[in-house]
Amino acid sequence: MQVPKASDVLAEELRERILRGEFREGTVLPPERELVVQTQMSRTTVREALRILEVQGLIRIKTGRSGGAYVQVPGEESVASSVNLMIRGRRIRLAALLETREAIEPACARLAAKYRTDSDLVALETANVAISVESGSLADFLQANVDWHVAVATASHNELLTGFMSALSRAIYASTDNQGFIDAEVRSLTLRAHQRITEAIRARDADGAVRRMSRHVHAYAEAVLKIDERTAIEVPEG
Amino acid sequence: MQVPKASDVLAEELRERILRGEFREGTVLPPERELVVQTQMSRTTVREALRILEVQGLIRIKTGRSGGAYVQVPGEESVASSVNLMIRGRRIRLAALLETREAIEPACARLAAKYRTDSDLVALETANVAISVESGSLADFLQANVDWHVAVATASHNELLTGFMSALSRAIYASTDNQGFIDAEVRSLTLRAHQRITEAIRARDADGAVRRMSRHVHAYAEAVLKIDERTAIEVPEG
DNA sequence: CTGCTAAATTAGGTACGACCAAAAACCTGG
DNA sequence: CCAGGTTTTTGGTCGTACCTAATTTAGCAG
Repeated sequence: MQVPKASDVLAEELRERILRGEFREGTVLPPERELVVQTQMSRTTVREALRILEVQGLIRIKTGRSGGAYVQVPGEESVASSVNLMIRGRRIRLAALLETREAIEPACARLAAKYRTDSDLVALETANVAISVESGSLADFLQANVDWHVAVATASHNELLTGFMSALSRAIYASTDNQGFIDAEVRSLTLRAHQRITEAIRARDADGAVRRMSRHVHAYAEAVLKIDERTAIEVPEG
Repeated sequence: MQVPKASDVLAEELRERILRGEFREGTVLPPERELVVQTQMSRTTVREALRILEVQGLIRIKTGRSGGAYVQVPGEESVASSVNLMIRGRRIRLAALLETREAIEPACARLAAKYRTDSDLVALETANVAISVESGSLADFLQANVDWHVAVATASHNELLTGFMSALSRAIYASTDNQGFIDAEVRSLTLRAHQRITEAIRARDADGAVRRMSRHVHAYAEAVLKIDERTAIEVPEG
């Protein structure tokens, strides 16, 4: 007997209707009790279906009067969270994260050089200014670093790459935090590299942007892994 | 008053315990009724929490005796499904999908050439054989095509790239299906290109693999977009 | 008329309790 | 020892009642 779960069926139907555009972004689905009379299902089942859609990022549920299930479109956060779960669950090594970034980010730089707008440049420069603040804490530096890398991805105007890169950057941030990875020299080298890449993107120099970005992320990866190895030896069961 | 939802709290706690390794993959969480007495929450709440974890790919729920919430680790399917939701929800254009593949897949080819095993090669060749079957339908061809591309990603031995690429390949498959994209010439060109790339990967020729893959996906993208444009003009409101 | 507070209203959140359905384990007749 | 039905465990669904949040609206003071 093949009996798919009622809540899954409802969730699937609502999902299709949302993706089909029947409910536009920002509109609210009918209230739970209304869905109950429409679907002849129990409120428990209806609620489970809504929960599924919420976790998938298709709706956002608000309580109170004029609350309800607000339709939204799954975006970067959704992809980022599943990527993060995979990274944590599979215990993906820092080396693999850096390798992935080496694989993807040069391509982001190429597209950024191709499609950047003036406001993209502003975002890049703002992030660079934040990095150059020498008095900032390590966390500040890393955050500004993430912001810059995400800004590059954003400048590519490719939503898929942007979502993936922001997840990746945050994961790398989390892994390189709370360890003695970054010293003053790394910070100044990073700043210089970012500036040179930003220049290439500004000049719409696609090949230059790729080359400089490749070198930058490769050098960063090598530096981090060297330190990672050392600390791994020093603290075998950290 | 800041009252986070009870089910979210439970879900978060269980999620952390799973990711922390407290429950190993394949083990089962306590039954719902047991969690009820442990947490002092209602069964409704407990079930909602489990549903959340299920959607996030952290558990798989089976019914019946010796059923329950089996712990698993979120993998490619999880990432792929959220990427697909984003693609459908944001109505990402075929051009952007192809652009993304052009950005990522050459890097996959490089890593594949670097890390491939013999069994990876077998998978690649098996997919190529499936492609070469001339009598196959369009769906068969496209499926075999997807299999080959996924096999390249798998050979990179980078789980993140693999997950992302398989989602991307399937989305491109879905977009190029049911349209007159592929003719006999494209099929034979594709087969030749795949064989040449496979050879480079076999020879561990990283640069060659990158170059050939770049050319292949670029040519494919150009061909598809040319046809896409034409059909878009012919059928303005398809 | 203005502005603030309090009640009414609408929606989601939680709790029980009962019962259904699936699947493994168990038992019993052959 | 085996086949087939029965028991038991565990998730799935239902219905009702009640709590909580948030907005709206009504009422009251100034």
